[in-house]
Amino acid sequence: MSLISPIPVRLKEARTRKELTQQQLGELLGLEPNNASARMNQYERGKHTPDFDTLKRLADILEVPVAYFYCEDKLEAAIVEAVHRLGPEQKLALLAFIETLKS
Amino acid sequence: MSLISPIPVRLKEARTRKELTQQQLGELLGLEPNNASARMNQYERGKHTPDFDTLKRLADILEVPVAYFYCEDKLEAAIVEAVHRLGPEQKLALLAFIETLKS
DNA sequence: AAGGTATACTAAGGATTTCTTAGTAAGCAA
DNA sequence: TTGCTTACTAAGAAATCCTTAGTATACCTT
Repeated sequence: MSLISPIPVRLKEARTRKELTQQQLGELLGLEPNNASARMNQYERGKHTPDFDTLKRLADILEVPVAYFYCEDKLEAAIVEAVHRLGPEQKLALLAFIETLKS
Repeated sequence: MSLISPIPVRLKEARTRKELTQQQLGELLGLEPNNASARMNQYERGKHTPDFDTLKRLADILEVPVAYFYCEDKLEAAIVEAVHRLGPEQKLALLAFIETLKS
């Protein structure tokens, strides 16, 4: 991996917002208390990448969509997070609004 | 991995829209012509998961953001894609609009 | 200062996953 | 049928992650 993923930055952002330690988040994930801290730290430092299953459970605990972890810019991350809390009709309204912005 | 990721569905969606074969997309990625088809098929069938570097290059070729591959619902995928084409001021305007939708 | 605790972080090898190789299968056109 | 295209797959080699066993730093408390 020559390019680094946005996961480390987004993960730290969402974890600290919830005021959780790496150890605590790892245990909420269901990791062994023995290695919860080590694994979470490896993810947050970009040493290793969590698989989709792990990412999905992290997203649920941190109340963000999985796509949030892959947003490369902060503004886009904020939008993806906000969109995720909308219902289907609101999402349709949003798509219509974006069309008006394009011109 | 017990839960399957949205990557296979999103990848096929974006590839067919560009009217590319798995072989062609693999070669555009810079894979060896020998195994371009095999690897792209493994990604698209969910047999294996591409790393971030690969996902980023795929995103650039297919003109979608990396986050698009992780959108679990079609409407969210469409929004993420549309948002990616906006400039910074437009993104700010969009965030403001989402605030008005919440009530 | 010394000892204890909390949090973040890391090396290294065993465990697991991906990538490469070498193909098969299905559809279609000549 | 034959040839060509596209999609797809098994299996071993190669790369990555997970577990273990710690270290480092900061901050209390005595």
